[in-house]
Amino acid sequence: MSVVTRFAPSPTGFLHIGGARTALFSYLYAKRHGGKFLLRIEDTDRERSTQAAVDAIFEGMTWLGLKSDFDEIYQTQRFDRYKAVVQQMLDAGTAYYCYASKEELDAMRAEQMARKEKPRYDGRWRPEAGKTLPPPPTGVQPVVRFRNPAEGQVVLKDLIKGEIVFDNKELDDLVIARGDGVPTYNFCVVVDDWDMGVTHVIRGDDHVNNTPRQINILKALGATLPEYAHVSMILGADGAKLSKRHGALGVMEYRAMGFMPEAMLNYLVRLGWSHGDQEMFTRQEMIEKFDFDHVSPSPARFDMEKAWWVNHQYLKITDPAIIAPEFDWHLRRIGVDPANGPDLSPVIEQQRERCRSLVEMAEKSKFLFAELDGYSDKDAAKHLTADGATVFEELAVALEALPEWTAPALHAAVNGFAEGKGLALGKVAQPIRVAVVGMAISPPIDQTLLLLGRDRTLARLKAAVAYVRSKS
RNA sequence: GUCCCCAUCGUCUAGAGGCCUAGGACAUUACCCUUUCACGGUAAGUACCGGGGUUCGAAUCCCCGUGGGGACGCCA
Repeated sequence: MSVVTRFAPSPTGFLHIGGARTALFSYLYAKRHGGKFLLRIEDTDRERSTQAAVDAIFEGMTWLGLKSDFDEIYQTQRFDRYKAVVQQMLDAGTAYYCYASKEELDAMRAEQMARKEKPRYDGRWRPEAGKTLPPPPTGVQPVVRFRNPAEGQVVLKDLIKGEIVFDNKELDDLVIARGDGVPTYNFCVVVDDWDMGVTHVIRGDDHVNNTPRQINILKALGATLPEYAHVSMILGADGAKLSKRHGALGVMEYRAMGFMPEAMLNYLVRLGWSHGDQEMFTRQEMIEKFDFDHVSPSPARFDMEKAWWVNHQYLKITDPAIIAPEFDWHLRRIGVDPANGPDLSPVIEQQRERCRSLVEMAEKSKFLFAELDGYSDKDAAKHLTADGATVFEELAVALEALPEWTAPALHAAVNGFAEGKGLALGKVAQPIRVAVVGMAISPPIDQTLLLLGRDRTLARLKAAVAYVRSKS
């Protein structure tokens, strides 16, 4: 039997980091076993579901490269099927109508809580042998409830958490279809997973308590049970649940912050899963090595510092050609036209060791694509001095005479110039850097000038001279 | 309240009874390298929640406690 996994978000918000990790695990497990991964939109709650959220989820999944092997699936398009199954269960006696009103049920729960009991449906409309049900009230649209077994246990062999035993006594008869006929989540999930041949249900561990109910419904339908793997949640840096209030961000916001999608995946896969001491994984390695035996059952905190470190590693080891499109996106985002400067790959090559994020890289590379918008005050005060101006003027002459604009030639020119003046290289390189970059941070000076190009370099040296003169 | 889950450095984790005087990574602190910022290198400190068992031997198994989290909807 070939493996089928699924990621089934409800479209009530963006794709957050916890969801992304669950999706990743599902994806990896399917790929690891040569199976298929599907994305299903659980939109039965029409009040809260929005098209914008659906779009945001697809956007996030696409950016991360977690591609579904099937067409888009929406639960709202499967109502006929759910209704048919409800009817089937009604006919088989594994489900029944319940006419209790919401108010009635609220009162019942309040009483149970007051008695320090677990609030649960008391089965007042549940048919039993020898029990007489009250006559159905008129004008009430009944809900349909699943007739959960009253005795026995459900044993869940979770791939991550191990064996978990539930007493059927703890479970009540859950609503599978609302008064208006719309089926509920716990029911749709079961029917969908069954219909779609899902073999491994991988989801957040806030669903563990739903699992025994779903297993019972599956059994009532005569379906084969899937395997389950409940992934722990991701906590914020302070150990509190990641909520919208508390720093929960959509994956696209991580893109905006300057993360590479592969780095994001790498960080997320290591949050809860390990393969010995290995920290960095290519997508292929994740697929080859992922397993549930090494997924931790305990929750993990999201550590931004480490995420940045992983991103930095990625920027350093990944083929610049792969980074370039994402870098291009960031340059445009800060209003820089990437066409107005050198090729992106050599820029990446030179900048990546000093940039943890693509935002940083874009900011630090801006000087190569656009005119300087002034100098850093601090750096200018230190390096754009009268002495500096002399250096710029003389060096400009030397550079202008250079037969070729190459790294070795520039290196020799700058070094030779410093030596001829009897100056330490730093005394020359730093002022030049500030003159052409606008600040005292850039790749090695020869590389910086090479990337910047002859015309811009000479123009900026002259501009720096003018700047110094205008100040004195 | 009831049920369920979880528990190794500040953080992510290795660890499936002896290999553990507990390893790696992030972060931190020193030092080295260095034309800036960085990269890199070296070193240092910091952890098995507590208590009982089981065992020749426990971070690893069992029980209790404590702490954290989740679930108890005609939400998903």
